[in-house]
Amino acid sequence: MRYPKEHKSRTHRRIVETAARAFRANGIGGVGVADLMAEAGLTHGGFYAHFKSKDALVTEACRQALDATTETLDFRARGAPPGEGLRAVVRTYLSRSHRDDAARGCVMASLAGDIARAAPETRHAVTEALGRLVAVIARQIPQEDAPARTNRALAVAASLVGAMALARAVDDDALSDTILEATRAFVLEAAAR
Amino acid sequence: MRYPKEHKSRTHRRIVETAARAFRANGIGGVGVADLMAEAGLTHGGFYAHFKSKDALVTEACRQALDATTETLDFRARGAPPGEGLRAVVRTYLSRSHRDDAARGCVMASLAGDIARAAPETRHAVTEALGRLVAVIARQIPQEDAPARTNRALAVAASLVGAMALARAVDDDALSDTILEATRAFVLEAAAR
DNA sequence: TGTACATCAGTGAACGCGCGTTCACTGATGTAC
DNA sequence: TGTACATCAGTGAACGCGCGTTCACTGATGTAC
Repeated sequence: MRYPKEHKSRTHRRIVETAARAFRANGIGGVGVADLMAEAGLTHGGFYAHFKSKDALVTEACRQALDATTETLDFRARGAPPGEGLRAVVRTYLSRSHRDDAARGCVMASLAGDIARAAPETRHAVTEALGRLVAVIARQIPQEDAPARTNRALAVAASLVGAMALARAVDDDALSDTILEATRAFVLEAAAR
Repeated sequence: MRYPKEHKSRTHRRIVETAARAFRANGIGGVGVADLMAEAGLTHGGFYAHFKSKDALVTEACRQALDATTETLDFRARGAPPGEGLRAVVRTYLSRSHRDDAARGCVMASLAGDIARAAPETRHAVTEALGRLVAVIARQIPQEDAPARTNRALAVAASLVGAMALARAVDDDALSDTILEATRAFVLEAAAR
């Protein structure tokens, strides 16, 4: 069956989006190509018409998912009152809804370990995407010179990612909430100097 | 072949230690029971004389590995000059040698994602072990009341774990170093108030 | 305008492989007599 | 003291299963004539 012009690229995008969600929810190793294609409404054989390998999909899915997080944070920061950008970013990131919806959340919080062990291309794409995320955070930090802002933004990003990873790992809901709250306070207090 | 009294428990410990290293280096899904037993100098069939399942080993390995990290940090804090305990903990945790030796490092930094998706027993054991780690950090924080110290310690733990996870995920050595350095400065500055 | 054909996104069976787990077995040694 | 036997940590073949990947095929539609 032949399809309209844009059909294939739409299918490609749909597979990437399905994968990005599944990987974040179940880990990269926890998602098979066949599962994925079925969830996208296709059969597994067609996969290799779209991607060279599962690794290639992982690279694309991680980049697009992390960039989506960056976009969301940037949007929230832009919508905040002047001087409140960092607060908006931190509250958005360290929210209960983010914790409870890993499938649509930050790739680093759910997959940092997998990425450290992933293919070089994946690590490279993720490193670049992380740079864009950090740049958005840096823009919210009140400080004179850019290098110092970037350093602080890196530390803030690390704190956010770590808090979310811990909040999801623990099996105690109250503790999980406390991790989010305590890190919100810590980061905002620290970044305000 | 029958063995001396303590033989079985020694073998058990050896499997747990081998597993703890392998899981941290390659992820839980990246390590097979057969690989593991071979590395411990045994054949895979004997595994189930020691553990009910792979999950049971994962639980034991994560607990013992995280407790070993806690012990190391406690040791470093105790060896530091008065008032320098937190600095010692942060420097030890956010060191290049910790980053470059995930196999012997903090379980949360390498496996937080895997643990969030692990069996309830594993998450429970890890939550308890994390509590012990946080207690050691809390002891280094100068502040009047215990709840506030614990909150700060949770945020510090989150920052440490996140920084290590990011430093290992990125494929740029200079950036990786910067993440560690920036987070060291951020956490110490923040915790000093 | 009508017909034959090339295209190519998607299908589904098959591949080799490694996984976690089970189980009948081995054989050196501690113990009972 | 010497012998027969029970013990049980460890062995290795086998199980069913799902993985990533390959490939010959399908068939609706755009295009050439």
